[in-house]
Order: sequence, then C-alpha cells, then structure tokens
Amino acid sequence: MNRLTIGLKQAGLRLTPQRVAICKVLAESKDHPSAMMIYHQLLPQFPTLSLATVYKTLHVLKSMGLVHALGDAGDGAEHFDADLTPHVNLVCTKCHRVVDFDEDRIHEIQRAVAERSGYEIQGARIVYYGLCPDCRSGNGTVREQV
Amino acid sequence: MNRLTIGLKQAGLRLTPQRVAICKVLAESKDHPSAMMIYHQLLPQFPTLSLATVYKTLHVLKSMGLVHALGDAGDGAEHFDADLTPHVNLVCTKCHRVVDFDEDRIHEIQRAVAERSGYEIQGARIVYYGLCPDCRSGNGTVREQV
DNA sequence: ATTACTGCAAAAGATTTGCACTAGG
DNA sequence: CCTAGTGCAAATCTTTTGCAGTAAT
Repeated sequence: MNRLTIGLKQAGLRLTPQRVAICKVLAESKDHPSAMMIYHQLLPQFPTLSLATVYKTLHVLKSMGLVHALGDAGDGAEHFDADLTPHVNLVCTKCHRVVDFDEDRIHEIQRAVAERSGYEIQGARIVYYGLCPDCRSGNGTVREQV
Repeated sequence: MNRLTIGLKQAGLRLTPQRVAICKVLAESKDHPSAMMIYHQLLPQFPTLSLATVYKTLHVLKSMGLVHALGDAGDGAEHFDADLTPHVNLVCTKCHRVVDFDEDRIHEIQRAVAERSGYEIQGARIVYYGLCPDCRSGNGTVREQV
C-alpha cells in the first residue's frame, strides 16, 4: 500500500492486481518510467497485461494528480514521476543519463511563480542539459537505449 | 533576417522562402508554437506548404541549438521556443497556452547547479504546469488546434 | 550544375477508444 | 450482483521517412 494505491482506494476506485503493480513500479522506481517501460517491467509477472491498461491507469493517476507527467525525455514517450516534490533533473547530452538534483531554492521559485502569475501550479519540469563530470573529463560512456 | 536565418546561413544551409517564414514565425511569435500552429499560420501565404517541411525545419533548428523544444503542452504536441535565455515557461494544462515568466533567481539556480553538480550546463528548460487564472475562474477557452 | 529542400504519400510510434468479457466490492 | 476494469484490436494523432521533382547557391 503506497500513496498511489491509497489515493485510488479513497476515490472509490478498484484496486486490481494490475493497478496495484503499476502503482508499485511508479512509487519505487527512480527512472521516471514511460508506459512502455512499466509494461515491460510487469509483463513477466502479468503475462496477459495490456499496454492499454497501463495507459488507462496512468491516465487515472495523472488526472487525480497522484503522479506527474514529465514529458518526452528524448525518446518520444511520456515519462511519469510519483515524486511530486519540486526537483531538478540533470540530463547529460553526451551519455544521456538523467539524475535528480536537490536545490532548495526551487521551492521558493515555485511559490513566487504561483503568487505572481496567478496560476494554480500542478507540476514542474526543470531540466538542465549539459555535460556531466565524467563526459567533461572524457571518461563518459554512452548509455545504450535499453 | 533574424538569429535563426543567420544561423542557417552560417551553417551553409539554404534559405528557402519556407524556412525564412518558419524562422520568422518562431522569432516573432510569443506563442511557443507547435509544428501544426506554424503550418496553419503560414498556409495562407504558402498554400502548398507541407507539414513535413515544417517538421524538417524544426528538426534542423533544434539540432543546431537555435530553438528549444519545450515538450507537450497538454495537447499532445511539441512546442518550440526561439528565446534561449534562461526563463520560466508556464503551461496551462486546460487551455494549453504557454507564456513566459521572468524570475531573476533562476540565473542563480543555474550557477548553483553548475557549481554543485560539476556539470557544464548548456541549456535549461524550466516549465511549470498548472491552471492559468482564466481557467481557474472558469473563463478559459480551450485553444483550438488552429 | 549540383545537390539540398520541398511536398506528397506512406510509414512509424505513441496513445486512445470501442467493446465483450471478467472480477472487485 | 453490478458496474468498473481488463485486454484485445482498431482507430487516431503526431512525427518521421522515402522519393521524385524543384529550386537555392
């Protein structure tokens, strides 16, 4: 039982094994998975799982605000994040690795943006692109497309 | 002649009327247009313009680093920004409009990220998603895919 | 003259939808 | 029970690609 399954239950939605598993992947993964990544991760456990079910569940979670859609990560697919706290992603333009980065001031920025713009902020995608230390020094290896 | 056409010319690429017009729309528009928006905006002027040409030109501009791709604004389409200076984009998840937002502190954040992460920062995409004031109050109208 | 660019049409991918069947509450 | 959810297949939508003709340099 994590935040996502609790959210579904509280909304009166059904906790099917598929949904529970999708929520678990989202809550425990650090990779900001796409629908396809979730599908392939669960296929061994749910051989009849349908990609449509994954999409439908993601749609429910997203529209309830339980996960954030981060947008395309360069592979043409939407990526999802169950960590709703504002944080920075660093993308290396050479080795394509993505890491999280904590920066306290982005909380202040979000507050300032909300206040001055009048927007009701639902999420953020804060991505810096550049060369990671390994790639700067020539030690980087390009990560293969899974 | 704007920054985009100059960039194409300096790279030895051809300045066709279609490309010049696409660059003009990108450089002058405050809308962060998608491929489809650019296409429809130019159709009266170039009745035989192909959407494929718009996509191909956007690909060239993006891969040369002359424009930034902002990602999906909730309408399923990629939006582009010719303003490369660090700034915040606000995306309304209901009406799909994208606006710029000035926030001086993001310059400091960028410096801090560069310093603490060891990355050589090349660019940033800082997008907040939420409901704009009009959509919060129920006055919003969903922007048509022109 | 070259050859990069355009425009069309077809293809490729990601996501959505319709529907009969299944199973959670 | 009852109806929301699943899984399949087909549809849809954005973006990419192949190719023959066109035009920029």
